[in-house]
Amino acid sequence: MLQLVNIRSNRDEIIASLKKRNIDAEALIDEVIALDEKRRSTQQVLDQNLNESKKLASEIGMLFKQGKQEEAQAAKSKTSDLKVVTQELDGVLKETESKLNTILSSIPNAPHSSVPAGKSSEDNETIRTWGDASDAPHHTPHWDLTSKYKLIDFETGVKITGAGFPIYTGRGAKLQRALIQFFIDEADSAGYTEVIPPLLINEASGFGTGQLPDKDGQMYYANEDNLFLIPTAEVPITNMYRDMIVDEADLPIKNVGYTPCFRREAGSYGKDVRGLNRLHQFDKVEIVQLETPERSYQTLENMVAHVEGLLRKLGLPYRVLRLCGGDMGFTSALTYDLEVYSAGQGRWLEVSSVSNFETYQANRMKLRVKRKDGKKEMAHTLNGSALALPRIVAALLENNFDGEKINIPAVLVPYTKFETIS
RNA sequence: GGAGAGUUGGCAGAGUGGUCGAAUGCACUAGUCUUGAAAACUAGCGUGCCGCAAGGUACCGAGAGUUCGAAUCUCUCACUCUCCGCCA
Repeated sequence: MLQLVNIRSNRDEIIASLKKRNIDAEALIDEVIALDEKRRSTQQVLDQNLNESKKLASEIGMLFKQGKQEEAQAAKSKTSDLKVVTQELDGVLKETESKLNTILSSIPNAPHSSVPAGKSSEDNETIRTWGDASDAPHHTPHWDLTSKYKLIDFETGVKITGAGFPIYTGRGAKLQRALIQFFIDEADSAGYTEVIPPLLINEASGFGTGQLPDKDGQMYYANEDNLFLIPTAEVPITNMYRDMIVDEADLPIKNVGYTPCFRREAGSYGKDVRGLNRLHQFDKVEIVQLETPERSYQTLENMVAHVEGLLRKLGLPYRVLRLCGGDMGFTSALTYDLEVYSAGQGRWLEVSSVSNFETYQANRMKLRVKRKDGKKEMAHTLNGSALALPRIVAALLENNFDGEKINIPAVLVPYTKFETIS
C-alpha cells in the first residue's frame, strides 16, 4: 500500500506517477485524503470522550471505596450519555478506517520516475542486449527436442494431473536439478542465505506481498484449510519478515529460495502455452532482499547484474527491459524483465522479473527498519527470479542443438555429469 | 482425529474486576567507578494512532460480550504444548 504520509504530502506527484499506469487516480486519492482527515478528526473527539469516561470510572471507583454509595450511583448515571456518544464515534472511526484501507489497498504502487509511460509490453524499454540472437544453427522448437530425447513427458502429465504439469524424465530431470543447484550455488556465492519455505501460505501472507485480495484467482486454493499454493517463493520468503522491526545494521537481508511455483493461468492459450512456455507448476529460484530506502535502487541494479551473470555463464543471448507503467505488476515501483532468445521459436522468452517494491509491500506487512538514531521507517523490499526454470530449459535446448545433439554449457557439466544429450 | 494445559513487553515470568502499559529477573543502551575490562551502582529501555508540543488514546493471541470500569469474568475462533491414535 502507498503510505498515507506520502499521499498527504505528495498528492500531485502520486497522481501524475499513476498516470503512467494509465490510471486516473485523482478521485481515489482525494477520497483517501478526505477519509484520512475524517479519521483523524474523529479520533480526536473520540479520544477526548474516552478520556472523560476513564476519569469518571476511576472517580466512581474511589467513591465506592470510600463507601459513598449514593454519590457513586449518581456518577454512574452520568456515564451513560457519554457511552452512547463514544460507541457512535467508535463505529464511525472503524468504518472510516475500513473504507480507507479498502481503497488504499486497491491502489497500485506509484511507478518510479524512470518508468516509461505505456500501455503494454510493446512500450517496454530495451536497456541492453547481450549475445547474438541469430547465430543458432538450427531452429527446432524445444517440444520437438524434449520428445526426441525423452526429456519431458507432457502427455503423462496430462493424464495424472492435467495440461501444464509436465513430467521431467531421465536427463531432463537431471538437467532440471543441475540448473537449480547451479543457481543456488551462484546466489550463495553472492551472499544470499538459502531458505526452503512452505509451499502453502495463509491469507495474511497473500495480502502482505500483494497477491490478495485481488489476484486470488491466480492462485490454487486449498479450501478446507484456507491456504493458497504459492505462485512464487517471493510470498513466503518476504513474509518471513512480516510484522518485524529489523535493525538497520542487519540490512541488507538477502535470501534465496528454490521452490516449485503454482499458477492457474486462467485464460491463457495458443503458442504462449505450448511446451514449456507457460505451465501451471514450474520450478524457480528466487532472490529476495530487504534494504534501506537510500540503497534499494543500487541493490536493484546489483540484482539485475546477478541475473545477467547467470545468463552469461549459461551462454544464453538475452535482453534487459525496463517495463512500462502499463506492463508493470501491481505492487512494483520499477521492474526489469530479462528475456532470453529462443532460437527454436524465434522469439524472446521472459525468464526473470526483478523489482523494487519500495515501501509498498513493507507497508502492507508492517516491515520496518530501526535506524541508527532509533527512528523507525518502512523498509524497502526487492525480489527477482534467478531464475525461472522452464523457459531457461527451453532456450538451452534450442540454442545448443547442433542438429545431432544438444551441448550442455560447460558451467553445468559438473552438475549434470553429462556433456551432451544425444 | 481424541483428551488435557496454555497464549502477558526481546526473552523468562508475576498479575483473577479499579490508581496495570503492566511487578521482578535477564538481555540491551547511556552514565558513574576503573589504567582498561569485569563486577557493582544510577538512569533509560514495547508498538500503533492523534497532536507543533504538552499530552491524549489504543494494544496483555484474535474477535464479540458483561460492567461505571476488563490483562483479570463470559462466548466464539486461531495458534502452541503434553499424552493417545495415525503416519513420511
